[in-house]
Amino acid sequence: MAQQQAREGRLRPARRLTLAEDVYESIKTLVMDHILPPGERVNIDALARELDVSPTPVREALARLEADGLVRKRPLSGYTTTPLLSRAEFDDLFDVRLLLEGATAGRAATHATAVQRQRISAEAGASIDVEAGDGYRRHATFTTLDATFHDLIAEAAGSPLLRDSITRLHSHLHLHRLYFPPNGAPDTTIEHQRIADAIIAGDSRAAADAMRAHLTAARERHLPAFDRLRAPEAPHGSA
Amino acid sequence: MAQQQAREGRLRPARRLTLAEDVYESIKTLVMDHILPPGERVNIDALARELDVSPTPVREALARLEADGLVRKRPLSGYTTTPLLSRAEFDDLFDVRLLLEGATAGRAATHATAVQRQRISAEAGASIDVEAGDGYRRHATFTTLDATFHDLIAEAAGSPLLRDSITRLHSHLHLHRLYFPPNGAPDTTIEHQRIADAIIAGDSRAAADAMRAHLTAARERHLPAFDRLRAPEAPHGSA
DNA sequence: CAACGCAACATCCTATAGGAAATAGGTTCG
DNA sequence: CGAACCTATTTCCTATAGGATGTTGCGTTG
Repeated sequence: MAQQQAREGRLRPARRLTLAEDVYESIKTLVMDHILPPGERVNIDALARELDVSPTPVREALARLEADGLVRKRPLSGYTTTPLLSRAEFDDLFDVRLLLEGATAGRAATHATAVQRQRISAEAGASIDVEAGDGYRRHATFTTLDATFHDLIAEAAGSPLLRDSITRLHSHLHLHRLYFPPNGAPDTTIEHQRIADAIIAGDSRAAADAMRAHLTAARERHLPAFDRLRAPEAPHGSA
Repeated sequence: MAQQQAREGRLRPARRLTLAEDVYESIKTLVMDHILPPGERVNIDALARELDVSPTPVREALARLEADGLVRKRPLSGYTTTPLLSRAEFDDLFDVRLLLEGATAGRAATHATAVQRQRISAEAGASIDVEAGDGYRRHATFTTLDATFHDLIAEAAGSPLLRDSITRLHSHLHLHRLYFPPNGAPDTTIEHQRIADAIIAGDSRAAADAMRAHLTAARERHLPAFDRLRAPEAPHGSA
């Protein structure tokens, strides 16, 4: 069976070492970008055919994704992508982010190394270039940039456990509606700059405050997304 | 192939609905109880034979366990159980617990329902009976009781995300050396009572303080475990 | 016309087989 | 005596086939 070599993976980038790992990344991207719509059923065999692999590694990747909270598994009914965040879940998410990332920013101000401070500052400045782009692509680049900035701070805090928790939270954030707040990019850039400045200065209190202010503002910016579409907040809503 | 019905699962309790789920719980228990020693290699086929299932569900369970942080996967070298917590990781764990569980206790004091307060109080009182027992069994019951108490509070806080994060943290705690601190049970019971009382009273500030005091004391109690065995803290330590 | 029951279908779940890579042990050379 | 190389074994990784179960559509009946 030498077909293994002949196959050319469609959407996976030059297989790392194990197939399951690549499949995991591929499916994760599909879910993050809503190519697999939230709440939709996920057909294992179809996915395997699409990715040109056998169902086994797909199943393995799905199991990891379930632990990440991106898909759910109903015992004898298969996998489904996690539905969109409800308003309550959205609020909960930002409450926890406020707690975790606030403390993280404070720690980063005191624990970060010189090179880490430099990278954080650079990333905060890079956010300006986001203006260019068109529609969806713009949204994607902005989201990635924002995630990178926050992860850089989480890394600088010097707590692997905190960083893991925050990363997990961020993947949940992608389950939010694809909504690009008007003037969100400039405001975000300014707020990022403030956070970066406080961390550079080594001011723990100021960094934590700046981060909390940023998250509160971001939460406010994203709130209108719930009014755009009258999406099913609850399975049997009455309003 | 009717052997599926004839098989009598060795250490799984009356299969739930999917085999992979049972296998997941079984392996999780094996790791938690150090029946699979930390840092050891995990042979998929051997595990499958031991549990009387095919390697496929074992692989799936292992993938979930990896996301939980209980096992690690080296690309072409198989799975290994996560090694024991180093001193730095232990400190990190309690730092994050202090942050998360402190806030959680405070929220529980204001958000908990009447029945939740009642259950928390009952669980705090039940801790007294731990005195009975012998060696390992005593350790296991105590650990379970403590985990239940903390989870009850996390549930009462009304934040699913916070609860998930804390649960994940607790599973990491089980990677600590199996060490039963002298007089740990009575002290723990008293501290649990204080936390429960504050939550019952609805005093958010007092609940958070009591929880932080409890965790600080627990951290102190477990510290001697690092001196007992001169375990490899770092791969190439110099001290 | 609606609700219930039945049957066919699709899908998931598990088991088995075979190819490829890494690890371990022995041997040989410097 | 030590280190490097080679070989054999073990183990992992992927693919495929078959049985069990949930779901869906249609027909029938009240």
